[in-house]
Amino acid sequence: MTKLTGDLKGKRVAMVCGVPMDVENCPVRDVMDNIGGKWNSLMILSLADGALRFSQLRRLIPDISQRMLTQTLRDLQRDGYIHRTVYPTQPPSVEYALTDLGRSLLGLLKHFVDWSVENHGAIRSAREEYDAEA
Amino acid sequence: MTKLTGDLKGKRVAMVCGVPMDVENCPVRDVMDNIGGKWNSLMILSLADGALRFSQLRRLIPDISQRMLTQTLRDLQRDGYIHRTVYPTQPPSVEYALTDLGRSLLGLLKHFVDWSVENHGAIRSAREEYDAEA
DNA sequence: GCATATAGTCTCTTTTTGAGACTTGCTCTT
DNA sequence: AAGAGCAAGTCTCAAAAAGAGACTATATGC
Repeated sequence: MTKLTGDLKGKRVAMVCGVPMDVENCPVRDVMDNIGGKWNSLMILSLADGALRFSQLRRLIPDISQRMLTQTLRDLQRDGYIHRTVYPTQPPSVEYALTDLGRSLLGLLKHFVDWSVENHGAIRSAREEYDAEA
Repeated sequence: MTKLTGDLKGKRVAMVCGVPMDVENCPVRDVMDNIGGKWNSLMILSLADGALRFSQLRRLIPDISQRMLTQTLRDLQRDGYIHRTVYPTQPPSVEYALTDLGRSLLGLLKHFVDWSVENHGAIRSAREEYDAEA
């Protein structure tokens, strides 16, 4: 199903599931680097039900620092997963909402959530077993 | 489809897609923390076609440091995604292979790979547009 | 007039990650 | 027989990322 080496721009390069794993030009890595961060996918899941403001997100995810909340939102906005709208109230309020791309990713993430819930037990046992040997 | 607050052990807690987001006891976070790392999912994808040895993995993923390769393999082993077998050759060779749990996760990751390839263009454009405004 | 709220930024400390030298015993080359 | 290379890591030090939390400015409620 997958070959381990392939040819990309004349360079011999590893293939994973049919996709070249070239360090510089790998879509999977490019995407993964941005949604694989500690908070990024959690943020997208948090916006699943509709737009939220900065402070609402902060309350929803109590253990994120303001610094990381800002940065995560910026990153997701840059990659087109969320949209930022400023309302000219006093003080101004800012709303974050998923874009179409973000909702598309959300679909994937939901499968991931289901999988996690289903397999959490197995993972915990594996971990205990491993730790017991040390 | 999802409520934003729920009740878990008497504590009011955020819900995401029907799953409590309680910081201490959240399966999704627990799983995500371990496969969301920089190298973890790449490692599982690399083992998709069969077992590989330490040095083979190092060559397959040229930009991982030995230190992180060791650590990533340990983490994945601890959580039960991969299995480590030592062959008593001289020098001993060590083989890493996916477990059933690992193969199950691989199924999810493949969807992720497909999604990445499909949407990579959109993400790149979003990024360019964002950067142009600065 | 005091506390609270808005959306952040700034600085400082701690944690993670990366680069790469080093280990030990064996085989292959010259 | 000397030197190089490989196996699977560990160890140390430097660089990058993340976390904690003080601080900004304006405005409203009490």
